[in-house]
Amino acid sequence: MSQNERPSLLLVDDDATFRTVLTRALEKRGFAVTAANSVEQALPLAIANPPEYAVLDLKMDGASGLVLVQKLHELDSATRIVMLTGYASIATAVEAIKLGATQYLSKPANADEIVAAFGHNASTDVRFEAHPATVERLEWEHIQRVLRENGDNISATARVLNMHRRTLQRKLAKRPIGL
Amino acid sequence: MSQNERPSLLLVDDDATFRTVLTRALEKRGFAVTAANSVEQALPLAIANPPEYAVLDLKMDGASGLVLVQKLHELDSATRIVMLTGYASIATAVEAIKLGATQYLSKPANADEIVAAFGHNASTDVRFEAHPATVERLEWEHIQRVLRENGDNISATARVLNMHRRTLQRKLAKRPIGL
DNA sequence: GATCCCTGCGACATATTGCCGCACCCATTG
DNA sequence: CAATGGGTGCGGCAATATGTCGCAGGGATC
Repeated sequence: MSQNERPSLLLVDDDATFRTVLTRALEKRGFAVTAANSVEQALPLAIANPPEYAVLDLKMDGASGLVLVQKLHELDSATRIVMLTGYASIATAVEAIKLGATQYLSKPANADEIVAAFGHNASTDVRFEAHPATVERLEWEHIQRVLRENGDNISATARVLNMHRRTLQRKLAKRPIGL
Repeated sequence: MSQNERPSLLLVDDDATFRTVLTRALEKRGFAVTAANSVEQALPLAIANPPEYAVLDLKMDGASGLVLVQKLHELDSATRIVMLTGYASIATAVEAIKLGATQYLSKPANADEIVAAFGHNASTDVRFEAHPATVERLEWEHIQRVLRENGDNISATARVLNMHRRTLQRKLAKRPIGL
């Protein structure tokens, strides 16, 4: 990092504990961190001063982190954006990347991983998992995809999936533990 | 659809059965399908005649589908590419999108889903009423696929799917042949 | 014949669904 | 404004499904 100019970084997450811990960790690594707890709170900050880096939670109270990805990318397409979420799914990952995110990590992620993700460029060096997706994982991905197709409407998704709404609620409430 | 010009579509997958079934299904939906069983085989075809659409398997013998995504995108950035895989992971999904893929689906995916993933471009009436498969159905298809991959070995399949053998047995017993 | 890995199935504790109901929100509308 | 309709979150059961263990074979392989 350069000595005078610490790169600006916008951190948006509604979990206060996570926010303070990560803020500290990122500052230690040389970033000038600005934190916000919602998209609504972050937006004016971003507009007033478009950051060079951003770390966004996907699922927050209020607007989804996805809309902020788009805004940030519009404001400055050079901004490196890392999406972070405990409810990771392929569907939202694809959306986030299409909207301009640089990387997408699932949530038990530490500061080093996040910083590494900023520098990560597309490369074909990906290795595969030896195992096919588990049924659980497949189910989760499918649910997420249909959910997004239905504008995050739980009732409609349950209907179209021919699944009880209560059951869907419960499944969504549970965190995906595997990837 | 226009009468003369059927949009060209390149299908690359190393599973012969899957390939023929999907080829037929896509042709029925108005695409001029060219099939290949590997990246190596597909590359010259793509170079000679860059397709408008492409459906690629990620995990194949030889080179990964990812390198083909890149090539196709270089050849014609307007090509709509759908990545398909039974080994879905967020990391590869992110890579695929960054390399230029349009969508990324996990493998029990039918032709309607694939076509829908290409996006609505034809100004002709687009009806995407085709509701997504239920979770049950997805699960069944996935299990069948993995079962075949493991030579119909129930124990091995259960292991790789991280599912109890007894549970797999019961699931299989419940659906003799039905859909 | 001993060993290893598979299969089918009974039994039973535990976990997950299906299906109520209820209390809210919010947007639309008569 | 009150009413209507749809969405969300959640408690509480009864009905099912799953995890777990055990046991009796069936083939291979050595």
